[in-house]
Formats: sequence, structure tokens, C-alpha cells
Amino acid sequence: MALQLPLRLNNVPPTELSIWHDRLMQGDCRHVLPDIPDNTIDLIVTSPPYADNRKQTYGGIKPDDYVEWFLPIAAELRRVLKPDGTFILNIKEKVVDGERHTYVLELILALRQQGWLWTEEFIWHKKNCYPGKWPNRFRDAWERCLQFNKQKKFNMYQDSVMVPTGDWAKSRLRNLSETDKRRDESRVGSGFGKNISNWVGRALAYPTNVLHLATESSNRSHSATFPLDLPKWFIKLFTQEGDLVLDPFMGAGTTALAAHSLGRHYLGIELLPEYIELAEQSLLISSKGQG
Amino acid sequence: MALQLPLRLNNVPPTELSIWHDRLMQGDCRHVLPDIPDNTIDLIVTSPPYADNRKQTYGGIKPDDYVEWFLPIAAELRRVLKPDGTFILNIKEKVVDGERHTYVLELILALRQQGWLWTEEFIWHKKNCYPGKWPNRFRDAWERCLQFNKQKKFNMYQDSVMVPTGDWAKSRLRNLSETDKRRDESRVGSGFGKNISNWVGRALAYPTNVLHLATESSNRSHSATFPLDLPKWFIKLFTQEGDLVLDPFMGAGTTALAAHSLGRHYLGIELLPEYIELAEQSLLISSKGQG
DNA sequence: GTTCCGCATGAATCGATAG
DNA sequence: ACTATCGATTCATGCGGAA
Repeated sequence: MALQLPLRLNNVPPTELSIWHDRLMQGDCRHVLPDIPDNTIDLIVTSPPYADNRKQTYGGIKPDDYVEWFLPIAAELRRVLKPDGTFILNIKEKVVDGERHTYVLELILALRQQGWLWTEEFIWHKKNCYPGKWPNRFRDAWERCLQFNKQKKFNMYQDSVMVPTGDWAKSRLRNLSETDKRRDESRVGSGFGKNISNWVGRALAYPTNVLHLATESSNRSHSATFPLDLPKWFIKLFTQEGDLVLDPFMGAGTTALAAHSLGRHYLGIELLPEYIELAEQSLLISSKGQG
Repeated sequence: MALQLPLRLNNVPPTELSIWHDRLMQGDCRHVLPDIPDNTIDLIVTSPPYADNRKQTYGGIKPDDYVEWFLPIAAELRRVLKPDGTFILNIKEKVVDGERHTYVLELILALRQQGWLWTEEFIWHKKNCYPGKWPNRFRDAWERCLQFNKQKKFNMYQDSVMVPTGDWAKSRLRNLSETDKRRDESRVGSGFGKNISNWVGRALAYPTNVLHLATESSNRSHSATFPLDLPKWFIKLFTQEGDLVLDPFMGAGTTALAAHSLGRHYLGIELLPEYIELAEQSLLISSKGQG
């Protein structure tokens, strides 16, 4: 799989939009995004470089400059997103001088000024967060996953992310006697065992806006601890098969891999060639595994 | 126990500050707080009425007016708090017109303007959140516990809230009889947790900034949605025995009860007499149980 | 005396209906 | 158009009666 450079294709007819499917593009997303036509993306999932991090790539955006830096990118994201699409922004403010910095709060307010709707804030609870001890704070075990939309009506496929119900129903189901279970099987619809049917029917429930995911513990060569299950969850929730998922800060390709593994098309932008390389390898392995 | 009305005691000498110990005061905290001397409170834990709620009491603060309403109160709280004290604000923004309203974000920014330091944001994960299903969002299962301080150096007693090897162990110990029999899928290791003895003697770990607590259930005489363990946790973390804990929106007295049960002094302000009555009863029962 | 099941009930939110 | 109210939806929990 050869490295694909960004093409200038603003004037392709809509029927050729599939040219934007399953491509990884190397470059600064501020320069690459303008090439993508309007209203082509179903879902954006991204974890942009945090303030003061990744100094070597995006010049180490200072917390005070973060909003100013991100706004033009967000404008482009809004342009390329379909009207019923969703933008998921995984971000967490860092501690500066003993305080939580406010650039994420200010970013939310600024994005609303830009026309985005701040629909929801999911909490990603990191079960095995980074260890450490400080005299005035505990380990930071959560990050924000901010949901923005272009309009109030957007695509959401809630059934695709249902989860088993809580302990209560579980423990009651577990304790049903064997005779009850057999009786239920042998007399379907007879009135016996109706109880059990109720419980079985309620085995799944809709999740909440709190996601419990461990950070990736694999031995990948990159430092981004973006677990595969995180983009997967949002991709299942906000897209269908064949839809197009964009990550403008792709890193080692987690979002692209998640989309690909779920039968969605991906579009990844990443500045560093070595990350592009890594992502292509992951996708290649994934495809081989399927074939 | 007779209902104690707020006294005018601004000019009591410091040696008589104990007069502010263990009192419940009925009234609007906007009017009661000015009576409390400067720098007397070690910890403030409160959950003010959320926007548009409690219409009958605080006039139903509209989301757009929330910051303006709260700022004068926060100024008083800052005045009565000791320099090395902490202010914990439990709050959550509601959905307005399909969007998360931004008044909590704006409140954080405004409090910083007022001189508060926004030290940390704890997440209270509500295991049993309010049910419901909507086409565009899931159940809301978390609330913010915002930590504000007057200065960078503040009292924090981290050892008092240590838990057995991670948060998940805490919940496991809580309903051991239930979880005991279920297979745990934590990556910590298979076969663990079948017996309490596996936990006894294991090293304690510091918690994270994510708290897993269920809301207090309904049948407990009143709708104290604030679980007792929530103020307890912060009281243990930020105070020592004999310190003074203030809740300017006391409700049914959860914070006062938590402080009292932990050997701290309490100071509660509540507008509704029936809540004062309830709180006094709870505290009385608690005292009898101890004696 | 245990365990088990039925039931009410929440810091909610949406959409429709009514003024 | 803008606000106020109401019904429908949904699930973890504790309590009390039943097995």
C-alpha cells in the first residue's frame, strides 16, 4: 500500500466521492481539510494534540492559544460534515500552575459561537489510568468526549451499542431454577415462564453517557493511549456500514482501524509520515485478517 | 431540639468561634452567610439547586440567570472560607433545547474572575441514574464535583481516602455477596476476588478523580439525592477531626450528617423549615446511635 | 430465618398539546 | 413564536410481603 499524497479534487462530481474513501493523507490538517468537499463526512472522531504536548509536530500549542489554533480547523470540520453528522472531540484540559486550565471550557463556548451545537458531553472513564502521586491532586482518570452537531436532528443508532443490564437483573436471572428454565423452553407461549421471558427480554439496556474503557495497554510504538474501543463505540452509535469516518489528527490510525473493522470507510489525516506508515500497516494486517 | 434562628454575631471574638459549631440555620443563605465571620470554615460542600429546579423555593433560577444568581453567594463563601480551605461544588448542567446549557462552564470562568482557583474537577459517576430513552441522547449518569480553592496550598489528607487496589475493588467490597459469585473481567487477573481474604492485606492505593456512588434510594424518608458517601469522601479528604464544614444549601442535612458522623463540626443553612426539621432529626438519631 | 420477587420511585428529557 | 404542562419512556435500588 503506497503512501497517498493529498490530491486537489475540490471539483469532483458527487458521484465520484468514493475517491475519498479509505485514504490516509499525510499533512497538516489545516492544509489538507480544504480539499475535502462540503457535506461528505458522516462522523468525525478525533483526539487533537493536547496543549503543550506533541511539541515537535504542531509547535506545542500553548494553552492560552489553544482556542485560536483550533477554531479554523473546527470551521473546516463543520464544512465537510454532513448536516446529520456528528463531531466527537476527545480532549482534556491539563493542569497549569496548580489549576485546571480553562481552554477546553472556552473552546466549547467558542465552538457554539461558530454555529456548532454542544449536544452532549460523554465521560470516558479510564479504568487503568496513568499512575502517579501528587501532594494536591489524585490521578486523572477521565477525559471529555464532547459531542457537537450541525443541527438538532442527527443520525444515532442506539440499538447498536446496547449493553447487558445491571447486577440486579443479572443476579435474578442467574438464580432461576433449572426447572423454570426447562419449563419455559417446553411450553413457549403457554403462560408458564412468562416471568422468565420478561427477564430475558430485558437482558439488554441502553448505555449511559459514561464509558468505562481501559486505556490501550498494547505495546504499540506510539504514545497515544486512545483505546480502539473508544472510536468503535462512537462509530457504531453514529454511523452505519458504508458511512465515512474522518479523523483529522489520526496519529497511529486507531480511528481508521476502528472504522475499517466495522465496515465503515475511513479518511485519516496525519502530519507525521511515521504514523501514516504505522496506520497503513495496521490496516493492512486488519484486511489480511478478514480475507 | 429547638429550631435555631440565625443570630447576629459578626463581632464575636475569635475565641468564641465555637458558637458556630454544629448549628443549623433556617433562611436564605444570601442573607445568613453575611453573619458568619471571615476565615472560619475549613470545607464547603454543597449542591445548590440546579437551574430551573426547586421552583417553589429559590424562584426557579433560569439557566441564563444562574451565574448572576450564584456569584454573590460565591463571594460570601470565599470570605468565610479559611485560606487553606476547599470549596466543593456539586452541579450539573441541564439540557435546554436539545443542547447542554453552558451556564456551568460560564460559572467556572466567572468564579475564577472572582479570585477562586479551579483546582480540580471530580466526576461523580451515578451508577443508578434516572431512566429514560430519547432519540438523541442516553441517560445522564454523571455530575461534576468542582473543586475551588483560595490559594495553591490547601489542606489535603490523601491517606484518609485510600482504597484497596483501585476503584473497582471498592465497589466489589461493597456488595461482596453479589459480585463475589460473578466473574470479574478486570484485567487485574483471573481468579481474583473470589474471597475477601484475597483483598485483606493487599496494599492500599490512592483513588482517582472519578467517584462511583449510587444515588441514595427513595424510601429513606426523603429525597436526598445526594448520597451520604459523597460529602463523606470530601470531608475525609479535606478536613481533620474538629474542623468545621459548611453547606449553604443543606437540604435534608446530608452534609451535616456526614460531618457529624466523622467527628467534624457542621454548619448548615437551609431555606425550608421542613428540611431543617428533617436534618435535626437525622443528627439526633445519629448522636443517639453513637452514645 | 433466609431468599426471592413485585413494586414504587427518582437533580431527566422529548414531543405534543394548550394557552 | 414562546412558555407551561403532561404523558411516555426507562432502569437501578430498597422495601415489604411471600415462598
